[in-house]
Amino acid sequence: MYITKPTNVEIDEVTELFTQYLENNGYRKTPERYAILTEIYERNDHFDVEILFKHMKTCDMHVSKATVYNTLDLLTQCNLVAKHNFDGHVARYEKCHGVINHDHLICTEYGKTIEFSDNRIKSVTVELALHTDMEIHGHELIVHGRCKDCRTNQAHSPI
Amino acid sequence: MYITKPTNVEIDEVTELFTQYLENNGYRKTPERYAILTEIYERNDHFDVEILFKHMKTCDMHVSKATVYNTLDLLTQCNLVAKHNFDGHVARYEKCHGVINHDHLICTEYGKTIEFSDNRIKSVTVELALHTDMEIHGHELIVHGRCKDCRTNQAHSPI
DNA sequence: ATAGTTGCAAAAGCTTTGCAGTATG
DNA sequence: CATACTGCAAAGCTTTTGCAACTAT
Repeated sequence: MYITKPTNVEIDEVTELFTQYLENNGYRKTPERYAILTEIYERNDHFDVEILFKHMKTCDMHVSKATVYNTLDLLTQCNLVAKHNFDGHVARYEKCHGVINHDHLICTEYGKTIEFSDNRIKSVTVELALHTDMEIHGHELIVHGRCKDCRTNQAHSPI
Repeated sequence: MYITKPTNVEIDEVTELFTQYLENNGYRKTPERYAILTEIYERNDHFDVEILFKHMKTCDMHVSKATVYNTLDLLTQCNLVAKHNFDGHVARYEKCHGVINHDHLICTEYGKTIEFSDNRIKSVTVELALHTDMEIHGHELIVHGRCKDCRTNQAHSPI
């Protein structure tokens, strides 16, 4: 079991991958799509649509919310972005190219998120495939907790 | 790792527990609340509000959707019902009194759900508490897959 | 030129809220 | 008899959809 950190990836690398995905599937290479990709890869958090949409407003490139949803779908499909449902309320997203498989420990109170990786989770899913008629595609482990800062009422911000 | 099954619990037992919870917290013992509790404990599936609401319509006791939500909250608070976010779309619920801690393997295509239990998951969360400043409250592991019936296009129904 | 995309607004779907009427303690 | 609860409808929120205008190819 070890704690993992967001990795910095070259924008050029993911841009190239996105371009290939768009070309291979007959999608258009619009400036809006690249602007969103760039913004996402400059972030290190688990953002939702609203956060991303507001940040895009401050960029030189104006992007509508419909386009944000559309582009997030494309990026999710080509594995450049991962979508999560931490609380069943809003969907959260994170960049995921070149990122090690990880799960999330979330402070219920303030949303602080810690990423971790543990081989035992994968082992469980492999074993599950043996015991059932299911073909396993993936998993999502969400651990809920309360961070020290919340317990002591200190000022802090989510990661 | 082993597959778990829903257990049959005596209605009288959970009714008594619910009564105690209501009394201890100054809530009223309304027939609607007991009708919902009974309906839930007669089921063995992972239902959503809509399913439960429709079933209540067929009972002699009419219950509004607001009351369904209200009662599910109460039942969740006193640990007679567990709430899940399998797909980030609708909340799913299941009875959980006397039920062993378990996680879910879900067929993405049709919703078929298999319950399983594995001590390794708990071990991971315990270890997490040691490596971080978090106090762990619980976890939810959702494994996604595709069942054999889906792969062979056979008629089948979710559990 | 022609179709995929964007932006805006409206619609959809789940959940919560407000309020008048009702029933519990 | 006081007030918590129910039912209904309206409102809130996130996400999806429809359509005219636009633009990548």
